[in-house]
Amino acid sequence: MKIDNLSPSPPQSSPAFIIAVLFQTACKDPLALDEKIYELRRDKLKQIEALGQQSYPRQYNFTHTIPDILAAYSEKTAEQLENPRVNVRVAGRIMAIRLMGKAGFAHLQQTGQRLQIYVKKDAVGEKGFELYKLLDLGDHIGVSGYLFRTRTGELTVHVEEITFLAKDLLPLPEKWHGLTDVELRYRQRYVDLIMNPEVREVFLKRSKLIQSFRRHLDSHGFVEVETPMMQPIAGGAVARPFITHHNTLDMDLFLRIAPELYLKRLTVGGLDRVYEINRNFRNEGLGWRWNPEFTMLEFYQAYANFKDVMDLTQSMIEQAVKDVTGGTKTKWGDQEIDWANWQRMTMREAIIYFWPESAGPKPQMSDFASQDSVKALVERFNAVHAHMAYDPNEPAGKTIANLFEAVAEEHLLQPTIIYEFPTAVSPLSKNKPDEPDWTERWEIFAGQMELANGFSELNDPEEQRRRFEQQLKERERGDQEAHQMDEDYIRALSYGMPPAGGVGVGVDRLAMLLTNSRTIRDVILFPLLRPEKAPGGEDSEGK
RNA sequence: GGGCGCGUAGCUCAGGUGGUAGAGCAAUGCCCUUUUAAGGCAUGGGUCGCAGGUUCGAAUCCUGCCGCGCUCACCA
Repeated sequence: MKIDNLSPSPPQSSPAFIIAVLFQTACKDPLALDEKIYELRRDKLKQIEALGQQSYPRQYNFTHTIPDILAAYSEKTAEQLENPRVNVRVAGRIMAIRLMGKAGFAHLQQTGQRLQIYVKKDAVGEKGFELYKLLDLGDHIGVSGYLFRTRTGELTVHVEEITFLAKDLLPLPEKWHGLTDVELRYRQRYVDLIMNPEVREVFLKRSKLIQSFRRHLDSHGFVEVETPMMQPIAGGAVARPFITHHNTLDMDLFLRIAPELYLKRLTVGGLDRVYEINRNFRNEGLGWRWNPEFTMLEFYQAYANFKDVMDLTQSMIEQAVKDVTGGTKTKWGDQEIDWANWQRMTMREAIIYFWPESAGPKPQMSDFASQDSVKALVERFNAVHAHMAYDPNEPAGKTIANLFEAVAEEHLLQPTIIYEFPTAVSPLSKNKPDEPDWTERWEIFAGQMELANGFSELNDPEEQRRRFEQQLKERERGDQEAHQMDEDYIRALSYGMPPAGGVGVGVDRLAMLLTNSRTIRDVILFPLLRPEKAPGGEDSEGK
């Protein structure tokens, strides 16, 4: 950092200045934080150095992790631990500490697990015990010693040497209630992870889920790729994009709303089986199922149709549920989802099946055929139900898709594949040979959420151009989410794309279902929040 | 964006129909060599989210703003 050396050098190295700067970044309200704790702990750090310890050492050679020790010795009796003695060197963060005169206990936490240590002055010596007394909750230490069982039977390290590893200068949340403030948990996820072991579990499961997907696709001959996150045209989905700007090229770019069109360009290029697991960005509302950036798995398989990739996706999810949870059933609030029991029905069948009795006789297949009969269905439904948005100028297919969401989505708790979507809402899907208004497209629903979306990929460049032109008309009609024209994509298709099935899977939403998380923010480490208020006023610098 | 709710010590929370704040944990000092939400004694810590207003007096009542949560609308 360059500072203006003409001005009288401000006391930038003074403790007060450093504290003020640190607090600005670390705390919700810098002025309210107990500065004394911070300063006291800095003093303790100096005293620790004076004892001959490094304040921020570079490594610690351990013989065991805490999980290692718990796994290997939890079942051993006191006698077994004494003969022969088990020597260990182990590191962790202090999560509880109890001093009793000339001896004391502490609990070290590592990898989400805890192990007790016993520090006796006779065993660690004068200096070692001085160090113990200078330790605070949250500090990192390493200890060497041997395992034993206390009077109450707890597996414990009898410490012979303590090595200081790093200081926690800010106080951890209360040990009993932990950190519960939702905002703080998201903003300071690092503290959340220290304090709440179940949070750690959620993200470990999320990681297993993605591993399982990768393993499944890799074993089926798929190649993982990365395609642009910044795109000149935001295509491949129906959504509003974020805009950003490249300075040197002086051009606006969109953060991608989907990787779809790039992945399909790759199938043109001969990557017959490709997938990507990465973020998409959609500039839309937030809610329990929506975060502006979310993680999507997309894959494409040449020579396969929508049915083939439907089967592959179902088996991939079934396998993932087993890999993540060890079983086939997961809790969803007070309900249970059975991942071994899937239903399949067409969108039209679903509307008929879930049609509310109060809305009169169930629709007939013929009711979906014309704009007028669809309109009549909407009117019957809206007469008895929460009002469903309806624009008489929109294509009938779009109305039917909306009607499906209004009628059926809330009933789709168990894994269900809905197939045959209207062409009007599926600009990238092949249509049914016998019913051009309908496409070979499906979506998977579970827990009242859309989880995945797949179809037979439209690979006829001229038909694709007509679909884009249709979308442009929707755009002119005021639909800001309608797809844009993408000439290069059409050019790619003009070189010949093999027939292919493609799929997108919402990773966050599946992670929600597998961890019983009722909001998407609980499966995203750092969900989007408004920025913290700029701390303090002019006098927030050292005073 | 609309509706509802919340914001008090580092953390978890009381209090409140107006008289300028409490507990537990955490912190500091002392005692305690097998404790475990260790214990005992003592101590420090807060512009009660921010800004206005009403009032002799506001953490409390009113208005606006900020942040968060739930919910509805739009969206995966």
